[in-house]
Amino acid sequence: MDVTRILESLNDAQRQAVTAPAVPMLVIAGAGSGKTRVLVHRAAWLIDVEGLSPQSLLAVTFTNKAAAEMRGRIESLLGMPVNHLWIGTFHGLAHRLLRRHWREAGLPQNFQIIDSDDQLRLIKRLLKNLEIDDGRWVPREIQYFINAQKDEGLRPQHLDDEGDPSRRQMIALYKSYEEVCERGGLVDFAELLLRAHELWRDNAELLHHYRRRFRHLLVDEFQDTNAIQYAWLRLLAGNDGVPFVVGDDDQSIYRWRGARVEHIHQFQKDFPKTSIVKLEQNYRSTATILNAANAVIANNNSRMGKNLWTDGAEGESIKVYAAYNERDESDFVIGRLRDWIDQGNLRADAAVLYRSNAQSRVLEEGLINARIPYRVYGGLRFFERAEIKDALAYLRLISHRDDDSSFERIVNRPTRGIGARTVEIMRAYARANSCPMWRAAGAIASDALNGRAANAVLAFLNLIEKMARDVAGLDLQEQVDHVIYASGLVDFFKKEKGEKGETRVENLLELVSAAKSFEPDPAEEMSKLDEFLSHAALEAGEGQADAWEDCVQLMTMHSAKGLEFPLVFLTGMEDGLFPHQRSIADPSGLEEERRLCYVGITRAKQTLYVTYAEQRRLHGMDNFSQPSRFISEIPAAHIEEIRPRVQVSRPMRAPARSATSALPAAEMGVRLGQRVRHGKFGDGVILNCEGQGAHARVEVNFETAGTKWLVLSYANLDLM
DNA sequence: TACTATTTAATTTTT
DNA sequence: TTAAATAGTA
Repeated sequence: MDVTRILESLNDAQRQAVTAPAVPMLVIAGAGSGKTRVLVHRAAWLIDVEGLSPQSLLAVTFTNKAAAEMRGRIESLLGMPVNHLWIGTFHGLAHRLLRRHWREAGLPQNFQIIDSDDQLRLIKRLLKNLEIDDGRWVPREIQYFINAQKDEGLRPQHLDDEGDPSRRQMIALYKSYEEVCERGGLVDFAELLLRAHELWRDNAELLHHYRRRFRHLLVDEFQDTNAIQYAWLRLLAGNDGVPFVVGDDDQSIYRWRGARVEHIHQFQKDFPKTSIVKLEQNYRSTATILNAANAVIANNNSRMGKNLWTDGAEGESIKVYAAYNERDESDFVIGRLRDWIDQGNLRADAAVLYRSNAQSRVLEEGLINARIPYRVYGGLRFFERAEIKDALAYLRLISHRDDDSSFERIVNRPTRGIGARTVEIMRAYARANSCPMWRAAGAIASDALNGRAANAVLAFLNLIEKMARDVAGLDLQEQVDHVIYASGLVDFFKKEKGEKGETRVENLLELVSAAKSFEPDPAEEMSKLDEFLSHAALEAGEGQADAWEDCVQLMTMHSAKGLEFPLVFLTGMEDGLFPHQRSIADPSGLEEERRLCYVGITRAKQTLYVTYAEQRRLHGMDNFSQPSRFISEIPAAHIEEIRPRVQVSRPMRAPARSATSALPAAEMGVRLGQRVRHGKFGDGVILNCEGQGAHARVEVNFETAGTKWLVLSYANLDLM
């Protein structure tokens, strides 16, 4: 029993949480306050000091990465492997339960998991089948609706159309979608959680078993739980369970996908004996950065309340750069990156963050020009690539003939003469006889089709059957290897011209090696192939398989959550971009944006740059914008303006429209992008100017009144 | 069936 | 601007 080892590196608050008695615990852990550390040490404490078996712990995270990290850290702290400790994502654990109890859950033994891309395709197909106009009923919106209901734990029969015909249609589509999934043995992400919840809810014995087994529940990123996840935890905890949840209400940035911070309050109601510990000491950032973050987040109303502090140095001030436009902004960032690298720092220690992905473009161009290696986070993941999904679809069809989703994906890929018309006939048959496409194909090939189409379909059916026979008994990586060639996929992509096809073939080969290094869980009863397929759906893999290279990190502020960097740039800090236009009107939306800003600021360890552009090209149009309101929420004392906003009346490179028009407006201190106020029209931004002296006119874009041309000498504009 | 023109819309993302 | 989806053409 090595208590010191577990406790020595902890501060008082952390230690209090780690050594807490067996009561429900709510740990409010600020950014950089050692949240994961507390979870890891708590697990070690329970096992090593309280003497609990690892089997009686359940640890839940949101990402596979977090789960893997937690397991690794627990093992290294304890100095032994903890194989029987259940650590995983909500989805991973739900999946495990459903595999184990598929019968009770009402699923076929070899049910398949579909990802959101599969889900969307399935919905599109469904609309076609039902002959519903996908212009009026947008597949994405239907997908969103279905997932939102499932996230709330609601089945179609729980929903009331409220007399709204469009809602009634949505509910009907939800119902049809469920039927299709049911028939094909398909389970989407939200369904995993919903089923797992219903499994326990409706099986007293099972629930009892798991309640007895898992008395201690450790939950990471608790503020991100959605309704069904919370309900699942609540159910498992019952009255005697001891949930230990860690989260930060100020870092809740996923409301739009169902996360509810309110669960932090709900938790205290559901578990009245809860003790609360706040972790406010920060080990990551300088005092300046923390003060800035505290000041910004203080503008939010609905908070638990928390103030980060450090006993470290004050650090350098936050640099704010007002760029002329997005190019200038990018040049500035790259200049600072150059300095950073020239001073011998690691490129990977620098991160450029932005609100939306599209903003990476300009930065990337600049970085390429400057020959600075960089890496953009958040592209397609390995298992999401089209060619990989094609290959997986073959494997899935081999394992599960009823999987229509896979069937449709590959029936004519590579092209084998089964065109849209033929597929249409199959669909009609399948629908009329409510049978899977596979059966429909067989039935139709023997009568309804003409010779050529029938042959093509028969050839496809035989191909799959033959592959299934050939692959039986082979080892997993041999199966994958066989399938990528026998399916014709490799040849198909080889023919694709350019580098693209080459990469795709490489990816297919990479899939074989992924299969080779795949280690199945010995406790699972599935076939290795089925387990691999589940793994592929549940863990999409890294974005880039790139080897370790020292690269500047580019990513959205969302994907930066949980990471830290010595040098951070927050770019595009303009009202309309960040906070984003679509969140600006709604107070709760604005608060979420502000939390995102808080997340962004607290990523920085030493140096933080904040940049914005006065003019930015958006959707091909030049827009003028004002600095993000969040910048003005940072106390001036912590800010150093890098380039005081000099009076530049025109862009250097954009030539003046005419020799006579450039000057006069500037004479009056008016310049493009200048904010002005008009007695009647209110506030606006100068877009354009022309004429001289008494005739000088400016075009102003007013926030409420729209765009107007005004004669300067009459308009009586106030500069702001 | 594959390629090309036209239209349309444009946060954030993990499982 | 541009990427993706759709419609139209060879």
